[in-house]
Amino acid sequence: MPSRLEELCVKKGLKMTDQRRVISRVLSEATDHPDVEEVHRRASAIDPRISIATVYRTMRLFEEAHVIDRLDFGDGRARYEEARTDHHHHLIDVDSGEVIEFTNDEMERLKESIASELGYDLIGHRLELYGVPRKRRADKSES
Amino acid sequence: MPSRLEELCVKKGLKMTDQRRVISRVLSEATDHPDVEEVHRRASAIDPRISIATVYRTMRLFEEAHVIDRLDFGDGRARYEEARTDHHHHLIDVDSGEVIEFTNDEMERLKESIASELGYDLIGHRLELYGVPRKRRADKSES
DNA sequence: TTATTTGCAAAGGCTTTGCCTCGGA
DNA sequence: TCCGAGGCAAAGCCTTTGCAAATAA
Repeated sequence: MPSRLEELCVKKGLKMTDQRRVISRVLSEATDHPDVEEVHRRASAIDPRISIATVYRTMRLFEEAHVIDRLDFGDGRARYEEARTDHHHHLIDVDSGEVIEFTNDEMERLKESIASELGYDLIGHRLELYGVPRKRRADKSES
Repeated sequence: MPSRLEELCVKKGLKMTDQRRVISRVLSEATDHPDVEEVHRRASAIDPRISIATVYRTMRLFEEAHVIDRLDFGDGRARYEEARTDHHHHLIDVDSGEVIEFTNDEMERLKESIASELGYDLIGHRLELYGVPRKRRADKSES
């Protein structure tokens, strides 16, 4: 059965090849934020007839069709996730690399308000928080 | 006379060479957020005996000494500014490329609060807004 | 069929690095 | 003097692209 992303692509009029179907599926099934190499790895496991160049081309295609979002966690390579309607952000656990998603209405309101005060209409934004798990007890003893 | 950045570097115990002095000066005098190539261009104008490799090495050195901050506006290359004590963010005018700096106490509070709710201590964050100048009048006629 | 897409390998953009010479303290 | 810094060019990493063969509609 077609993945959610594949159906979206078809709806957008994208020509669907075997490769694009596999990549759609990989992205639909992902619960993390894979980079291109990781998408290629997962796609290859399903169908080895897929080159990294095609993955790059497909990610760009999907991004331009707004069916996926490109993320940048500051490590020099692009990460991806299925496009979503909610405005959400990411908190990166710098110890484990884990990415926690969150939404925050006040944040949405605030950034609109900031842009507005500066005389701008907002067309995009990026917010990432980098943190470490909070210690249970207040121990300032640890360096 | 030494630039503000040069004095800071000395205070941090960095060995100051002619190249580093020139780069310090360029960064201290900058009111924008130059990338490495631009820093190299400006430095070369002062003293041509400066290679791009040295600029890269120096930017990294300065960054690690926390006398400059590295910025990422999502265009695939690093931008820099003198380190500052205030937490400020950037609004990028996507029409002109102009970068507007802003500070916002509510934002500072909010991100701490979000991290805290998720069980994290914040050690860093990034926020950039991308916008276009707001039209004076509400005209929805323009595409 | 026929315009697209893919694979492969080469190239591109930004950044780092090896190596040897130069230079600051 | 002596260890670190700089210059140059090569290499590295992620990404894009030219071209010929394969393929979707």
